[in-house]
Amino acid sequence: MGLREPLREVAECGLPHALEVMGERWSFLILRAAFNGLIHFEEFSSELGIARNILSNRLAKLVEHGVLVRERCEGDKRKVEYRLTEKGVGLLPAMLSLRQWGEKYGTNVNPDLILVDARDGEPIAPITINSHDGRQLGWHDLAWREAGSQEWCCHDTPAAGS
Amino acid sequence: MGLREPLREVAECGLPHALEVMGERWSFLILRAAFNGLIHFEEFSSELGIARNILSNRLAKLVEHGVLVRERCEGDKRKVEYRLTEKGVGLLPAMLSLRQWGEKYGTNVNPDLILVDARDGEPIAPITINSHDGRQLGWHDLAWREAGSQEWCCHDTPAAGS
DNA sequence: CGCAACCAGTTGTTATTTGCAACTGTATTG
DNA sequence: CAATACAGTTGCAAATAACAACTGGTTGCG
Repeated sequence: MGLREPLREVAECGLPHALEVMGERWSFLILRAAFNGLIHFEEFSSELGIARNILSNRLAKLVEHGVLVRERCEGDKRKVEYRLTEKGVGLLPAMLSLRQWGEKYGTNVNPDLILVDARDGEPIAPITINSHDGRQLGWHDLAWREAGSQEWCCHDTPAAGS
Repeated sequence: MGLREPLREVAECGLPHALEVMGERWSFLILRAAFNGLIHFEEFSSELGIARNILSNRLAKLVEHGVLVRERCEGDKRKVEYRLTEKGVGLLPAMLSLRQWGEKYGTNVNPDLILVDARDGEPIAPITINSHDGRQLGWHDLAWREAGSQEWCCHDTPAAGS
């Protein structure tokens, strides 16, 4: 099996952090709502049908982790605005990839709305893994390399690097 | 705000299905482990440190949803093998995108292992959203189009299509 | 063969999360 | 100034997760 990624020890990859922020129920649906332009508590509440205390908790957590910013609404100080930060917007590829996966493999998912390029109205491409020079990569084209090293090792075959 | 995606009514996008399959705690970490070549119950158990009943439950659910297949191990019939299906492998872009996000924005995430192209040992590119003809797209380059229609509408500006 | 260890779970119990409904405190509208 | 809207909070019931111990088939070994 060659070099295998240590899974819970040191050398933590980014996935645990991502899941700490986004791994709870509703987090991704709140994010989707935010990408669709919702900004107020009552909007999230009525569109998502989530319990108010949970919504409150999730919004606070997303703010705490820097995915959303919370600010009082100018012009109506009852309202609060939750807006995506740059960090939040950075989740768009992950969310769309999940969504494309759900549309491809889910049963009875036939979207009435298609996400398109605003410039020409053509559907966006499936999200893929690519090499530094643009070749499309699959699972078995990937390998691990230690941070300082020049050697690498195939994902699940004995050796490839040195 | 123009055309807005209905969020919980009809026209469900693929995200709810994806979250139904992968949205529970541990599901993504189990998937990561599977991508790293783990196949046996005891391997998942010891590498992830997850409670055995939860692991049992999650594996069953992932099998039920077609992400993994469960088969008895030839040669040692005590063991069971959980292997990724094509549907499971289809989650790799989403998982890597989440992971890249975690590595970019997470504090104290400095991976010792870098995911590289097995062919040349170069790190893979960041996962991006692309148009059908390969241009890289951001949030504000996206729009919604109704399934049958030729019209489209900018994501959060009044109009663009007709 | 017989016994100990191994593997993949299950069962029972306790802690943590979630969901629901009602309530609170400002701000705004009429 | 009263009624309503907004963004929460509080208290409680239900569901989910974590922990530990146990079960029931293999399998390796003497």
